[in-house]
Order: sequence, then C-alpha cells, then structure tokens
Amino acid sequence: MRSGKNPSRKSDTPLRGAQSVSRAINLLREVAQLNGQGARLSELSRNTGLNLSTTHRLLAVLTAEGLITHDSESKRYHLGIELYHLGSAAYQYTIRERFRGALERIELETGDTVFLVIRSGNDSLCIDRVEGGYPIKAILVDIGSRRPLGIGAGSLSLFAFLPENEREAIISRNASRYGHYKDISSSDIRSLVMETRQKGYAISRGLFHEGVISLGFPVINDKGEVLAGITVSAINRRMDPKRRDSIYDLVRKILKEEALTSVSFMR
Amino acid sequence: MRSGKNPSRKSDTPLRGAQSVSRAINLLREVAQLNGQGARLSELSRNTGLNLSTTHRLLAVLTAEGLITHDSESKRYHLGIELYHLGSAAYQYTIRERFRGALERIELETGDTVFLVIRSGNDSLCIDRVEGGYPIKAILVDIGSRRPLGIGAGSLSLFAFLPENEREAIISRNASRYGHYKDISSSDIRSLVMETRQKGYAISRGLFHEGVISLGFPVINDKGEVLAGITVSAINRRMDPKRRDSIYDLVRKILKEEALTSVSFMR
DNA sequence: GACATTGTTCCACACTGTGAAATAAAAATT
DNA sequence: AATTTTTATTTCACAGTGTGGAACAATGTC
Repeated sequence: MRSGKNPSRKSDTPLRGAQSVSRAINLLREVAQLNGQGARLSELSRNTGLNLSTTHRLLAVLTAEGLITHDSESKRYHLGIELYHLGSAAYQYTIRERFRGALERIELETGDTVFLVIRSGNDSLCIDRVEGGYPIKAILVDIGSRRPLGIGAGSLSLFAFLPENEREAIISRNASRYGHYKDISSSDIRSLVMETRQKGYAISRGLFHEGVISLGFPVINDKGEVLAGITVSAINRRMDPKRRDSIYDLVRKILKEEALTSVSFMR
Repeated sequence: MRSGKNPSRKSDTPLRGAQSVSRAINLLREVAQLNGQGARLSELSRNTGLNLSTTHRLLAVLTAEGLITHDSESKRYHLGIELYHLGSAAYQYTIRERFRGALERIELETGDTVFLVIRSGNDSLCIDRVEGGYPIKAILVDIGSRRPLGIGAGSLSLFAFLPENEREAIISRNASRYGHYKDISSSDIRSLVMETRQKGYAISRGLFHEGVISLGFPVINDKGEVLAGITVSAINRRMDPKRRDSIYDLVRKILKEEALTSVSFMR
C-alpha cells in the first residue's frame, strides 16, 4: 500500500503483519475518546491520519462485530456493548481504582516506586504502578505482568498470608517454575513465607535487579482474606532497616485512612 | 489467501476488507473466554480455526497494542489493561447489571418484551433487553441503538421528567431530527410530554410498528433525577387500559422491591 | 441556488497478511 | 535417558486482501 507508515501506533516497533489490526485498534481508541458526543467519520479519519475510505471500511468491521455502534440517522459512532463485555471480562483490573489514591499517597510520601499486585490463579499479577519521584528509579514490573506466587516482594506478601493448605497446593503446582528465578526451591519459598509472616511484610533483595530492595505489604480484610499486595521499591541505600519499618507504618496508616483493609472483592 | 472462509465470524455477512480485523476480534473473544487460566497459542488456534502462525502473528499485534498480555514464562495469554480501559470508556452500559433482575422479573410476570433505556446526550440509548415469553413477540429496539430523546415510550418517559429548561434546550437541538419519525413536530413532543407527566408513564402507539403498543416508565431517584426508562412492549390487544395500569403498578412494585428508585450514577 | 463539507460506494493494483514448512523448545511417554 | 508428541517461534514466497484515489450522493451552510 502506498503509504507504509502507521501514523499513531502505540509502540513504534515496526511489527510485521499488523497494519490493519493495529489501525482498527487505534480507531477504537479514537472512538472511545469521542464516545460522549459520538464520533464522526471525517473526524476519525482526520485524527488517525487514515484515508477516509479505509476509516469507513474499518469502522464497518468494528460495527459488524459489535465493538462500536453506528447510528444511521446521526451518522455518529459510539462504543458498543460487545466492547463493554470484553472489557468486563478483564475483571482482574477492577480493584485498581480503589487503591489508586493509596498508591499515590505512598509514592508522594516515600518518593519510591509503588506497585499493586493481586492474585490470579497460581500467579501474582501486577495491576497498577506509580513511579517514584526520587531521581534514581527502580522500575521492575510492568502492569499486566505475572509471576509465580511467592516470587517478588508483593507476590510473596500476598502468598504468605493465604491459608497453609492453599499455599502447599500452589507450591506443588508451581514447583517447576521457581527454578527460573535464581534457583529458588520449594523449601526456600516455605522459609520466605515464614519470615514474611513473622515480620508482617515481605522483603526481596534484588531478585531481579542488583542493588534494589523491595518491600511487600499484604492487604488483608477483617475476615483474614488477602485482597492484594503493595510493593514499594527503592535502591539499597534508601532501604535500611529503620526506613523499612517507617514505610511499614506509613503504608498501614494510609490503608487504614483510606478504609482499604476491609475492601472485599471476588475471585 | 488459501482458505477464504472465516470460521467463526459473529455475523455471517461476508463483509469486504474485514478478514484480519475480524479474526483478531474473534481471537480476543477467545482469550476472554480463557482469561481465568490463561489461553495458550495452540488452544486459540484450534478454537478459532486459524492457522497457527496467523494466530501467533495476530496475538503479537494485540499484545503490542496492550489489549492482551503474554507471559513469556508460562506462554499464556491474558486480557490486558488496555482492553479494560477501552471497555471502561463504554461506561454507558454500566447501569445494566443493577437493573437486570428487575427487567427479568417484569418479563416473567407480564410475558412482554422489556427494554432498559438511558439518556446519552440528546439521545436515548437502549442498553438492555429481555425478550418476552409470550408467543407473539414485539422486538423493536436493539441494544446500542439510539433515538432522539422523546421518540418512543421509554425515551419519552425519560425525557418527560427532565427539568423544563433542559427539555427545551434538547428540543431545539433535536428539532430537525423529529421529522424523521412520522412527521412529529416539536410541539407534538411538548404535548406528549404533558400527557406523560400527567399519567406518570408514557404510551407509544406503534410509532415504528403497527399493532404494537409500548409503555414507558421513568426511574427517578429521591432527588428527582431521572436515571433510566423501562419500556414494556406488546401487541395492541394485550395492552388495553386496564392492563396498562396493572403493569404500571407491577413495575413500581418491582422497582421498589429491588431498591432501584434511588440508584444514582453519573453522567 | 450555489458551495462546502461529510458520508458512501466502486475498483484496479500492489503491499500486506497468509499458511506451509522448518526449527526450536517443552512436555509426555516409554 | 531416550523417544515421541505436543507446543511455540521464525522464515519466506506468493496471491488474495486491504488499500486509497476517484466519483457520487447526501447533508449542511452561506
């Protein structure tokens, strides 16, 4: 096709065999932007830089699949219920909003990078992140990334406060996976769990990056169920034992103030 | 390309210029299906009927755009946060769940088709529907479809209980659109509003289909804000004045029992 | 009524997306 | 531990799909 460039790809890696799908997704994003008033064809074409007839055709596909709707009277496009359903299927991320304020406050007071982690099957899943304001940043985990439960501070804090029988079941299912992380064994995991339960929070010393220490704080509701884990990461010298304890106190205080220790959600 | 058929399109209309996008969307649906445990490449390929390498490539695009995630360790695909964000942008549909039970109860007791309608700008938007069990069905409106506020029973019931100044503003903005529906004028709308406010609910006599009568019931919270409209549709002979009133009583009762008259939502 | 803007449809053509096949890596079986 | 089976990744020639120009229709504006 004549113009080979895709004007508004999210990542600028030139992925092969991606053009039309990538364009369609960008179109979807643009419709989302204008969802309130409704998006018009010409607008969408202009905003995405796509040819008018290409835009028209891609919108027709998205409409046929139900991801957007097209009102033939007003000619405007809106997001469709099918997209809503697909988005709802990604329910893993729904807890995010409730913790967002707490994460931001923790970052504000510590200057460190803060992560929100939840359980997803045998994995921990990172669902939110606030980057630290402190100049030397420790960015370790992307949103959406997974690890076996027990690997990493937040993950370990989540894991350690599950009931023992559940923990053992998970350990046996994850046994073959631990080896990928600095040759950790199942019994290493067990002793890390014990340490964590004793302290009340988890410490991970540069499992992935040398010179970085992460603290993992469990969020537990009044029924004793583990809801999430909060990780605070910084370079070694900002994480002496004294500061660790003060961060612990801070996180507890903020969670209490935001009334998050008794949040409950399903699955 | 070799096999011209798309094995699992939602609509079976052979839409031009749609192949790869349509396939990518089906893949997304499949990943959603397996989101709990995580979807595997071979599984996805099998379930969608797509060639393995096509599947691989399309998944790579979706991953690059953030709609799904790929864990390189477990090789499994999950829904991504970008999809969650896009779905959240379709916030119009969020009220649905809260009314679902009420709609089903209304259908169960009347046997008629029930719709849930909300306001969206100058339009009414149909966001849910329960088909009547009664043999002769009246299916009028699809989920996602829009009309000018005031056109149709549910739409009119929503509209009639807005504050007057707002109503007038909407009428002037929608003036040119009313003519598309059986030559209705702005002043017709005004008198329909008056009738509706008096009765407490709206009646629409086969505006779109002869022989069908629809009743529109406003859902209003304790602040007097209009939250939604509920439409009950049936053929004429099932809608004599006596039955209309009993349906009115029924709907009120159910809404009260489900504590929905004081639901509040934004925008 | 003339003019401008927006939306829809058509179609030749070349670039993108395709699927077969080869390779690599795991997992399951013997 | 060796073998087989299943799964994942990468490559590449080629033709069918997706493209954008253009013409037309419809709608809005002066």
